[in-house]
Amino acid sequence: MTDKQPHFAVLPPEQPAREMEEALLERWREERLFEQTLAQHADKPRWVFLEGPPTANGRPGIHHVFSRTLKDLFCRHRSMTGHAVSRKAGWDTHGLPVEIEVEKALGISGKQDIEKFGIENFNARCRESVWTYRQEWEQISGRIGYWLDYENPYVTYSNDYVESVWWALATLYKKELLFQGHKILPYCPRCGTALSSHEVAQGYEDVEDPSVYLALDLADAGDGRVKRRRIVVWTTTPWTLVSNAALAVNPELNYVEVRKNGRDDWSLVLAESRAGAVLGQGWEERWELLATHTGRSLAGQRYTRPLDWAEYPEGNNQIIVAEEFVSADDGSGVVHMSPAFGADDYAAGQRHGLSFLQPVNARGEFPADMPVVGGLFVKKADPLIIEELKKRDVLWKAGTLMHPYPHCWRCRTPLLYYARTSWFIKTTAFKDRMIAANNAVNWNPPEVGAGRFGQWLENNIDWAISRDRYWGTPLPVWVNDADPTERQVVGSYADLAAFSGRALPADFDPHKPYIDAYTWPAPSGTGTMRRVPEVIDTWFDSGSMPFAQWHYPFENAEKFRAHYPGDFIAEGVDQTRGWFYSLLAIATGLGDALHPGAEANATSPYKNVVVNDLVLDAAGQKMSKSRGNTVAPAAVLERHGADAVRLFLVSASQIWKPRSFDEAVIRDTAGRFLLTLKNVYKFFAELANFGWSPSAEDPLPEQRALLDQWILSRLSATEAEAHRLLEAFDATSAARVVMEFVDEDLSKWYVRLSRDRFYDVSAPDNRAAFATLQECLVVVCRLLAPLAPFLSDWVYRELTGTSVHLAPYVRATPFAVRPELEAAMVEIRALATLGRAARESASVKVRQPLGAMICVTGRLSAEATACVNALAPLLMLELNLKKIEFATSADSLVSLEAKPNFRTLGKRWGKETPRAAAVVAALESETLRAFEHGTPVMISVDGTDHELLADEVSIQRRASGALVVQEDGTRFAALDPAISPELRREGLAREVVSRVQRMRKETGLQVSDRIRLEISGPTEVRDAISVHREWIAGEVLAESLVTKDTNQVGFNAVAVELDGIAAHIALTKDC
RNA sequence: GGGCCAUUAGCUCAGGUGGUUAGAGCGCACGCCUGAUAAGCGUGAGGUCCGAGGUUCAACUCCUCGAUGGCCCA
Repeated sequence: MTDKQPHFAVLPPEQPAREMEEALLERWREERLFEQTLAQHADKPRWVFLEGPPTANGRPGIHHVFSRTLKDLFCRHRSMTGHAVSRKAGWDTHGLPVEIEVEKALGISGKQDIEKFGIENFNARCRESVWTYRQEWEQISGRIGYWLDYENPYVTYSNDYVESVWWALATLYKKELLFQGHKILPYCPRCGTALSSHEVAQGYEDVEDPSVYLALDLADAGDGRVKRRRIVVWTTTPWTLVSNAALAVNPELNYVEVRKNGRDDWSLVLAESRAGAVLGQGWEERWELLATHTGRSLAGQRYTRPLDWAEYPEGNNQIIVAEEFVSADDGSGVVHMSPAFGADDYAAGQRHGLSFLQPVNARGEFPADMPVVGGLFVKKADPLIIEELKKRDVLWKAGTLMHPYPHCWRCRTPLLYYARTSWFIKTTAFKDRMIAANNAVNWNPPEVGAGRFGQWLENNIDWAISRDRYWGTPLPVWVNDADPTERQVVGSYADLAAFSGRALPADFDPHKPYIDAYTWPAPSGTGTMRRVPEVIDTWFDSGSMPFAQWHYPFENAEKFRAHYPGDFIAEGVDQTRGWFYSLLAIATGLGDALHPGAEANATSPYKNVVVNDLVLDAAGQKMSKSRGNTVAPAAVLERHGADAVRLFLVSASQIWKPRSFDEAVIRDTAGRFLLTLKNVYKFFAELANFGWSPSAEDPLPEQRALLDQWILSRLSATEAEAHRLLEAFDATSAARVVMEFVDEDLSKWYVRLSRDRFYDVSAPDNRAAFATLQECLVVVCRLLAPLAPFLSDWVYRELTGTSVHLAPYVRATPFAVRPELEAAMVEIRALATLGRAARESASVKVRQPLGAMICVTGRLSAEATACVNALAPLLMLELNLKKIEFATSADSLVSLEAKPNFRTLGKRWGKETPRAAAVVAALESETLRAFEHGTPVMISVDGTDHELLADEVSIQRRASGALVVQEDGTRFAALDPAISPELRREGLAREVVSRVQRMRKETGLQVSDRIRLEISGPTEVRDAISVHREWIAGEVLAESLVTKDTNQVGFNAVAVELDGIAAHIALTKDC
């Protein structure tokens, strides 16, 4: 023994993980550990992580914990592998979400209310509101151990950030990529602004809309067979009929003209393929075909519009036009054109010079003086319009239709497609470069990049970036109020000062309304330059973060260049069209201005992307506030600890698959694993505290037991594999590899088989065991550090005295992997399984020693076979056997069987494979024995003889004889179940020891306490004890051991049953 | 309507380039161990691999069509 104090602390088993983690967080703060890791690698190669800024005015959810875990773990891994990993926090602070929060808080709604409240006050509120949840975000992020530089975050509303964004916009303007256009855009009438396509993508909802068929009169009377000719028109937006300018048909489609049987009052024209759907099943019975027309022939015909409340301005109207986009999938094959309210309609209007009617104001209401629907919100006007159509006898039929319709992603108002003036980035001009850049990005998983995102880029449309709102980066475009074609785009605050002719004040604020006070005489001489009223899409802000976070190009040019392009981003799949896109679009648009050579050789602002899928609830349902199945991260972290939650999220399934979030599963998987690790460490620590610590006396690995070398080999293999997987961004597999090593190899096999080697601390073999287990734990902690940063650090500190987060991920000189040894152990473990099964089927418990087992392994190299022989004692111990024999083919109890190898046979025999296989399978044991020794064997398939090739067959050994046999295809174990009197005595002796040990424990004795024993029992028991007296006494630390006859039961003796035999044991402490 | 992903044991998931006993963990049943003990370990029972066709000597694996669920888009 030693006079050293115990030096490996142990976690109290009842302590919740939370307590250990929180104490550790406090310690990290005190040590400034994160800063230490940054300093440690400051001069190493850079690995740039770009943090997608969360909006700080929504609460963090469990899915945020998921993506933040991923961000953190890859950053930690790259840091541990010797990279300078910069991690700047950021906050997305502008935009509609913020405005809506403030509107809610103020109890107001809509732009009129905001203007009444005052833009100055409103924006001041927005600026504050942004920080509402900041504390919660930092708290959750900190709690899960997400290391980010929160002390120097980028904030998108800061003056520096806005100036960089202005620079980007001015640069795009110079490249003629920023323009004002008039296009049909999805528009939120409540928020009063247009939305970009990626915002629309967030808000599809299933709604019930009217489905209305009209029958409009055609001007051409035709051949006079009917009095009225009418054309059937379909729409789901009756309110747009007020601004109807034309009808469109598909030039390639066939249209039929029909009348009710025998009636000459009117006819209907509609697409042939839609007749059944519109007129009803069996329409041919009830309707008479008058004529067929092609779409092309209908073009140019005139009709009468359904509603005449709005005056047509100049242009063509009430005419049928031919357009390819008209589909015959639904409706009547005739669609109504309202150029102000649909993208296709608008384009058709341009092509055909149609009248442009826009009788709806910015709030989505008809003018107050309009008949019937005056002043109404358009969607509310639908029923009145349908009523009016009926009155005017132009309604054919009206119903409803469930379909997905876009809604404002923030306020849920149905969007209207409006022709509006807006500012655009001409992304279509550099679409090809975006696609090329994207092709070079390493997407994980690949199909999101190639499929989802690639497809999106293919269908790219210009990015509408202006917003008619208040809290955002102001669009830095000044226009001459006397001549709108005269424009200046301000790319810096210096420009602004120069143009306006006045120095900017110290408290300069580039936001509305202050910025709009900056006006100046137009350079051309007449008029005043005034800023356009819009602010920009907040996605443009976040997409600018690679340079704007450094206030590039105004300062930090070096820093920016060192951090561009980014190596790594990770976000949820919902960001595909959000941040992933805005980053790419802005960087590609800026091209060489951002990154020299970017235009010639398209580069993405990020090289590697990890996309994670959704977190679903325990039942696999999407989490949403309306379903009420969201999970509050703080409570979950409280219950399970951050390590378990992180490990669960990463390892439960591949991160790019949706995962169900089930707390019971956290406990059963990640929680159980961490418990196993804790237990292994505890086993080590408690026993090492008897006096082992690492020293030069520990045998070198090569001199340690083969079992030690085996686990060290497995450790090295696991280390290399985990590292490789993390390099490849496969966190799930990495986590599983490490977890499996700890559970299967270290805990279930190494520790279990080595237990008694730890019961002393001084002999070389004991020292070897301690040194080996210590090494395993140390390395496991490192491998686990990115995944479960708390427990790994706690244990590592106990083992080494330093933080795991300052350690390298992989060792410089790991123990060499020994595949032959590992292969041998696979055999040993398989044989152990077979041996246990054999015991079970022979109904002999492990405590009862047995004589011998004869086994055969799978085919092994000579070196591996030698290892198997060397490892055989482990098998004897594990199975409590006196002898293990490895049978060879020559043994009489072994017969050989041929198992055809279909893979190789198939190549040679093709169709004849089954027959060849049958011939091979039928080969006799003797033949195979000869074959193994090199004698050629001929097999006869379809009459001819062919020589059997070695790799066409695998030869298996089977036992014959009276042994208990278990086999698994390539190996077998044959157990001799006979229990000789000698074995029986030994079994009983072990029974006694086991029983006494339990009693010692029940009596509360210390491990080292000495005892006196009195055992009464029949002759059989007394015999067994007398033969094994020494051994028993040694095992249970008995100073005296007296045996007595069955009827001489001592005072305070306990009745026991020893393998079915009644006996009494009296145990007293020896004082 | 289109794209992508999934569907394997009661549950959660593994199953390169097709090869003949489809695996693991949890749960369940039975048992072991009792000096890792608020632990540890073993054995076993559970599967027409979503369905239908096809290609092939051979399909969980490849192809086609469909079903169901999820995400995304029109």
